[in-house]
Amino acid sequence: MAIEAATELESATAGAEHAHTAAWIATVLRSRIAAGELTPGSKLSEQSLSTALGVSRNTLREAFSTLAGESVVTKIPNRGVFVASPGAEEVREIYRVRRMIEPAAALWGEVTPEVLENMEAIVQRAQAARDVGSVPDMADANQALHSAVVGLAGSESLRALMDRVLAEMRLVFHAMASAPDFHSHYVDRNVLLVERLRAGKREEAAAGLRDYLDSAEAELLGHLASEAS
Amino acid sequence: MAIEAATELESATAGAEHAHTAAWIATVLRSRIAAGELTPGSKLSEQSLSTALGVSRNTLREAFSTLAGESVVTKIPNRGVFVASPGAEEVREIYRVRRMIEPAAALWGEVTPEVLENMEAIVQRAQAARDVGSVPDMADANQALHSAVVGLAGSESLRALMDRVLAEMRLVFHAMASAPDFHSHYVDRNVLLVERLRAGKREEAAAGLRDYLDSAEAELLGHLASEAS
DNA sequence: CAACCCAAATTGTTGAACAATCCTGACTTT
DNA sequence: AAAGTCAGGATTGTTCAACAATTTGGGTTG
Repeated sequence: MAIEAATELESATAGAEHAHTAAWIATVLRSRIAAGELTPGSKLSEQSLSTALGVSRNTLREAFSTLAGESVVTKIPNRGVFVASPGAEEVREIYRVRRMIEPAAALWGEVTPEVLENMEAIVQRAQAARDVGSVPDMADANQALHSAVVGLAGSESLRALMDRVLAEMRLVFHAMASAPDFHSHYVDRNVLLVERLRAGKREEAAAGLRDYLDSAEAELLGHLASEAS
Repeated sequence: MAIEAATELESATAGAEHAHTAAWIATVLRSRIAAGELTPGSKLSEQSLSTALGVSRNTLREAFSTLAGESVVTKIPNRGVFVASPGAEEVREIYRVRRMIEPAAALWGEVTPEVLENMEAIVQRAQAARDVGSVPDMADANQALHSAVVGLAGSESLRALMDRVLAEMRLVFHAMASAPDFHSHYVDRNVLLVERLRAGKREEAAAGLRDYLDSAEAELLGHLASEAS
């Protein structure tokens, strides 16, 4: 049975290149965690996973090393690796980062017409998602917008950091038993943000962003606190 | 002969804990690269290194995975891993990052008296190093100050990013044939920066920092351009 | 019911093996 | 002599099997 599952999983991911197994496995696990198939806190056994993915334990371990570096996964010596399970402190850290780099990018980044177009398309997508009531689409659009904001900085490293942070945010939501309507009230603020950027009101945009992030953090922490685990 | 070298190197690093070999090896390589013992661009052969460090090739590979994630090392498929060798583009990226997070931390970070004390001690160290003419000490103090600036943000992730960036800066200097007097003219600017922070003039501090970083980047790029490799 | 201890499972690490890929240097060809 | 090519040797990529060290889960005992 383990074997059948193995070939099944393997063929499910086939079609893409043999792009050097360890890296490949890392991307597979990354997306599977992001999709919520592997829930926060769950253990990733070397034996099960290596047979399930059809790779050797050594190769899997290599993938674990890179994922641990991205803190997608937490490695506890002699205990194993677990899907990262961010709590209140991690949420605070997430917002410490966002409260620095997002306003900084809004203030000092390079705002080009193309990026503005893109942002406007994104907020429209968010509005459409809200109208339809699709929470996942709204969350996606929201994250896409903030990713685009950081993109103003033009820095690959900051982009990567922001992506990591947003991935951790997704884990926070995955870890929550009841997903509240966290995104809908922020859609309008995002519209306002883009308008300010378009108008060249950088400082207002940055200040609004900081305010936005404070609210979002407070709300998220409130939800976390009310979920006694 | 390979064996003797192995035991020699191993005993050189002994005394510290056997703290899970792969991670341990990663730190050894990290510091050896930071110290300039392993020069940028040089190849890290799996066979040589594994025997030299007294670990198996598999374990070494695990360490490589984490170091590649930190971009301390560059992995080229089927070719091997090399000590990262940052060029002009990487320098630009470094300053893109610094130009965002340092002024942001200066503007919005939490400036406590203790941190100010620490910063003042650091600039004094820099001044002393300049008087004595010790370039390494000056470089260290300089980096320590800017690390402390980012520390104002109170974010572990940003700290980590800044540390990575500063490590990459060291690699840039290690890669340069002739090390110019890059630091001495910036000592005074750092003094001014700390004074502004002490005086609570956040915006001036941030603006000054951005200016500082522009100058430093330009100078560094100039040096790089004049070194035809 | 707490403390202990043993056996089973899991991680940590190694060594050897083999396929796939690359590099080198000699050999051809023009 | 310059350029192309082609074996073969070296290196990386990956797997497998094994063993030590550690954790885990019971079961026994006081």
